[in-house]
Amino acid sequence: MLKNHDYNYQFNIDKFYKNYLKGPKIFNNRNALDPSYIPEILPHRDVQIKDIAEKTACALLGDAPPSFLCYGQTGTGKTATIRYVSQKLAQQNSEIKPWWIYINCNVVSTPYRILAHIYNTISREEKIPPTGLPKDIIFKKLLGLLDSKVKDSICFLVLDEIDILVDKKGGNEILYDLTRLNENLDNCKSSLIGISNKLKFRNSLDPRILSSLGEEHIVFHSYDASELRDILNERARIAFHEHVLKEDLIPLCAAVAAKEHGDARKALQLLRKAGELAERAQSKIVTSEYVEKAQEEIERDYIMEFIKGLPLQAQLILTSIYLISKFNPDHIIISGDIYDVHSEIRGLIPGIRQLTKRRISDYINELALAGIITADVKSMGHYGRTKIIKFDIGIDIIEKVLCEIDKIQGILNHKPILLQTDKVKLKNNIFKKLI
DNA sequence: TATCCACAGGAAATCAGGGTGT
DNA sequence: ACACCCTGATTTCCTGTGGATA
Repeated sequence: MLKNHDYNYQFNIDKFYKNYLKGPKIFNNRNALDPSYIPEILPHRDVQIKDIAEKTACALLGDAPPSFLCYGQTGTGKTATIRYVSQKLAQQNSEIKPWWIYINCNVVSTPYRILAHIYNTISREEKIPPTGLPKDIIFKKLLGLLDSKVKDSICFLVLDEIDILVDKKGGNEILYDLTRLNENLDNCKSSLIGISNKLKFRNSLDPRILSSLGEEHIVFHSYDASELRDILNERARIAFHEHVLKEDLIPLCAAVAAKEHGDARKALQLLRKAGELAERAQSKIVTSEYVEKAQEEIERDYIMEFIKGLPLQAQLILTSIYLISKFNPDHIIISGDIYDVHSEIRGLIPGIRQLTKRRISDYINELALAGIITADVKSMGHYGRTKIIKFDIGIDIIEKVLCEIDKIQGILNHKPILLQTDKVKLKNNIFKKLI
């Protein structure tokens, strides 16, 4: 490993680039493995393409297409299929060119911002500020804009990850307004397309919205291994040079992804990462060992990025769990312990507020949802009901990430004092017997 | 078998920080 | 300057609960 202060050896960057250019070429066009890439052929999605094409075709004649929903787990090609159809629709020889507005409700996450996003996408000149105005004003402005700018045409509103929006407050209201847009429009028509990966989310949907949106829906089933193979073959043809992939490689990637509920995005990511690792190693071909390495690296990258992106308070919660398992490896960690240790270490960092137990409980759930820890609710009888917390991944990875966070580095060797009392130790011994 | 612990987790309120038009 | 808007993070208030213990 290179160290910053080792001046006897310096990385020769010129030589590196020269070798890189001379070395074996793996990729022909690596963009083809991108999740956003829309291929000419979408294998195993004929039924859905036909369905969507039929629903949306009347837009070419100026009629309002029905609103509908698309269901399917992540990586089943929902977004890609919609984009594919929209592209084809735009290529048709028709007077009417529909507008397509994509909104990822995970990114554009509040009612206000959704309205503003739609407005700003259509309007070139006047933009709506990111905050400050009342919602109903924006809504009226949007209606005016649609009538003038999208005149005599159709506006498709695609709401990706719509389930996230519905769970938020005000989410149902904005959806209701959007489904009823047509009633308030004079010169143009609109159609709402919702994309969700949870079937259940219909339960939390306002029945009025369901009636205008949910009656029509298209299901995207998960891909099986052989279908994933077809997808990968199709993309690999474009992405890689000839003969760089070992013949068992694509079946391997497909099999791995098939286990993860047939997620095509994962399969593509895996293939790409394997290719990149082979490229970095200056290998002429991509072999299965690169797939294995890629799998590990993807997993680790994901966790590290996730933790780095967490708010500082959540990182401190994680640090609390880390410190307990580091200094008291056989201690059974419960919510109360985390609260105590958090209170202790947050005092070591200036400007960090004390949190309530309620808030900490939510942070613990978030970490559990991300797969970093497990937090199982268990009743300890007379000792109350609480969560039992354990790390779900190697503590070395946690340590590595926490070391990279400026404000936390300094406290990683702080031994929690609160857990040293006999009272706590005694109680914990009883817990051990109860589990 | 009633009790009671130490929380879980839902709903609503509050606060601070970004903004608006008048 | 003022009244008001939207958002995200957090607090406040609250009701619910599994099962060891008395």
